[in-house]
Amino acid sequence: MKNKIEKLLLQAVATLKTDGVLSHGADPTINIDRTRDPQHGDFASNLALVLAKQAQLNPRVLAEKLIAALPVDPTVTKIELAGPGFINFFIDKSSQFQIIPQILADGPAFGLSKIGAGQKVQVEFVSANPTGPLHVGHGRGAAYGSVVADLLEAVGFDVHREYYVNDAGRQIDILATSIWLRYLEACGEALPFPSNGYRGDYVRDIAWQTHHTGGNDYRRPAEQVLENLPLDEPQGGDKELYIDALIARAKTLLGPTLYRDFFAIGLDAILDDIKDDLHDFGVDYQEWFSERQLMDDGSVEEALGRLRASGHLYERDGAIWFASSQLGDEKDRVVVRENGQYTYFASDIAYHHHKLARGFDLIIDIWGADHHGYIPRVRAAMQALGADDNKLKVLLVQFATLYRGDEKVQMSTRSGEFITLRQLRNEVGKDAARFFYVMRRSEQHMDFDLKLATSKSNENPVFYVQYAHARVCSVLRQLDEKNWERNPNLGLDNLAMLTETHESDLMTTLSRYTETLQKAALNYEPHQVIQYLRELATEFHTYYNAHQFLVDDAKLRNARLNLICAVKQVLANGLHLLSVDTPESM
RNA sequence: GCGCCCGUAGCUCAGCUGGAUAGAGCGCAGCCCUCCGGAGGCUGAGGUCAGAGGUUCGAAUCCUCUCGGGCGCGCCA
Repeated sequence: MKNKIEKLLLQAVATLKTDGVLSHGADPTINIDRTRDPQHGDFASNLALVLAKQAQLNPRVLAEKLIAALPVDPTVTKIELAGPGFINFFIDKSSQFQIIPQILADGPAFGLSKIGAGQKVQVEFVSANPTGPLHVGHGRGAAYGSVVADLLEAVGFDVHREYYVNDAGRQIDILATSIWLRYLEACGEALPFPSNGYRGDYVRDIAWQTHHTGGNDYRRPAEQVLENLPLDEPQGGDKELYIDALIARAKTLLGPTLYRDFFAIGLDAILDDIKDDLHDFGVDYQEWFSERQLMDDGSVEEALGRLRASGHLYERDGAIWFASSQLGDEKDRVVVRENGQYTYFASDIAYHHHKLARGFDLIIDIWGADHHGYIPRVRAAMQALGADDNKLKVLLVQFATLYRGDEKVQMSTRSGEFITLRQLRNEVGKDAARFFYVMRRSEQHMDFDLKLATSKSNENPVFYVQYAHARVCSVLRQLDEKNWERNPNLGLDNLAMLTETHESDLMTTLSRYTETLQKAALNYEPHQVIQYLRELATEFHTYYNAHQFLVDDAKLRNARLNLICAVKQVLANGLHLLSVDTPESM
């Protein structure tokens, strides 16, 4: 309908151009909004207000000319000039019924569109360091990222979901060494645990498991491990130097092969855990992309070579720097450290180089808000690689604060007292967790109330929406119990009987679904889908309360059943998009 | 100090590519069950859109400044 009105307006603009009222030139963007007030009709355009200045006419005068130039269309019953120059369109009431057969025919495919067809998009999200289980901070990125990806797919984009695995850095060495020390403990060696090591129980679990299945292959005497080490922090030393010395010791004592094996055991254990966790959270990827692979196959060297060739690298203080400040960054960044090792940023340049080489039309990175300072240097790198950095879209996700009722849930990564995503799922369930995470704009700091998320009451929006779905199912069961058979065709023939305000409101809302998905997808705003579903659920509950569906008149009954089945379908499609279940009873 | 995000009803938040009287849920005050699930619905009170300037026919929305809150400013990832 919107498209139709847009066409009509464009024709009117063309006419006015020929008449010399409007100057020739690019067509204006036609803005058509649904009205809030029914007195303003169904749709309104501010076109005359926008063009008034260019035409050097009073907006209302221009609007009159536009209206006069509008072609006649049978579905537009009335066009009005209103307010400062709005053009209001009134749509033929009977045309609104069409939405019902359309929904019933399209079923699960209703709402899908093709506006992104032919475009390849990569969405990279979560990408947490595989040094421990995911926590609730990652949960929001996971929920948000997966719905953004699903939304883009729903509107026709070819979507590639990816998790970047930071399996090459020093943190992973610290993890491997931490597991090794716990393993040595399990073997019966007595040694102190480094203050900078990973202390979580999962480290011990992996170590014990490794000892249990792998025996003593990796065992070395404590005296050898501890021989000539610098002091750890509690003893007045430096914890960084100490842990680095321990890593070096592990490599020496185990030798390259065994060290690599042990390293892989730890990494795989944690990665498998993350994969399971995300899968159970409704998040699946097309690709888990390894940072180490970039190191090993020369991609990092190649990417840096390009930067060097284009004159973006220089040496200072024994390190290699990328002159990112020339390209909008605050300062230059080190890519190769004094000790010859690549920085994380170096592999990230290679990673983005790789993304570009894969030919994506759009590259979406979803990061925690704490990484925002990183954006300019990545953009700088893309430019330096000769790419259009407009292809990169970085979406930031703010942190969520957990509450249990009024009580704030304390968390501290330092002491290891963080709530894991798995704990969250166990407490509130996948559905509520996803729904709550995505309910707010991603750039908004959010308060996540665990108590509310588990409550089975009208205050809980997840249950409220799911309940609307279950309620339709319940009505259909009632139909069965009354030994009535649903007759969709009879209903379709009598849609004109749906004359109640509640009914036409519902049909209007149903007809907004497709455009809601498009808007949500193109703006990367999944919360709009939730807003919509809550609205639809409310209107359904209101309708339910006001009118009886299972009436004796078979024509009216089937017309109403068609309407509520359409509601059920759209609720299901929306919830499915969010990877939230659609229970038939609760 | 510099940069990014945020500040809308008592609370949690929509609305932000400028548009017609600023919305929802919760909470609060009333009300509705011989009726398909009351896990629901209806009505009402409640706002200087943090503040001050500016741009505009029109600003919660755009620009500047101020005040508050969060985050970031490593040869860490």
